[in-house]
Amino acid sequence: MIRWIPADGCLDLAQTLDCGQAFRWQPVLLSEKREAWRGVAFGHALTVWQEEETFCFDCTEEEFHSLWYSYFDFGTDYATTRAALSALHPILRDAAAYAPGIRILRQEPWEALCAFIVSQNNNIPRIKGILERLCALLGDPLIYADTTLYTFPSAERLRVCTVEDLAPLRAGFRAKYLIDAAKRVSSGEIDLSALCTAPIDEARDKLMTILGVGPKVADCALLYGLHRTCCFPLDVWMKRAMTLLPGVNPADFGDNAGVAQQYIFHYARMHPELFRA
DNA sequence: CGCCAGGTAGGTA
DNA sequence: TACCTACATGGC
Repeated sequence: MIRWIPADGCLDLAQTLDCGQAFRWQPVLLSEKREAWRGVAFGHALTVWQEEETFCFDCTEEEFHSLWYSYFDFGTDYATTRAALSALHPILRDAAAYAPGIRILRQEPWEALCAFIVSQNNNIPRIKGILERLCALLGDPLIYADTTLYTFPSAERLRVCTVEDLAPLRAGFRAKYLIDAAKRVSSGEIDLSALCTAPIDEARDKLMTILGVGPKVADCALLYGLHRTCCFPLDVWMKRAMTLLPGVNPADFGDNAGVAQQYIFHYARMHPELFRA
């Protein structure tokens, strides 16, 4: 177990792990008063919780530095990011103040792509359920603590499935989208790692050749899975938010577009009346 | 029950 | 280009 205090002092586990950017973290009760979050990424399970100002990661030091440090984006200074966004507009300042502990997770490209394919025209509780069933059905089991967790299934594993095979997911019309994505990625036709460095518009266009991937899903995959924070936030909440932010140009977000998106999305969920079209 | 969900595909004018 | 609607399922 390793203890860690983010250099920028910025981390709220609930805000970061349950703000609609990742769907596979779940709260667990370690003891009477100790609440933690448990999840799987890159084939590794983790339980993480907070004690005073310190965060406790239930993993080896090597695993923390080779995996979780990057996953939680500890190399980025979110205090500076939050200040820059707050200066743009009072509403953005309020949104940032509302969820100051959000960090943008550096998720697996393939998992993020699938997660946001599943997210389309869907609600967060059901998105979580579908992804959980997908992992239980096709992922590899990880015996961990007192439970069994599952890794996210590879594209190679998913590509051999039929829509009927995926019926237990109850993913509806999205099942065929997942299979198409799996075929395109596993065949090498779409090289996700190459899209990390390709020109952003080229990367987005490439992703949008996948059935069921439009501009929104593509941008979410770019942001959360490929860490392309320079992409324009197309999120529906952001579109509505821009009408509330006179004088703010989306370009003003710069590399902080992803953080702004999460601030506003989180804020909007709590204040929906402000964001009605 | 009805409305809606972090949209997109496929069709039409 | 700009709309329109079906889509599967279930949370609320």
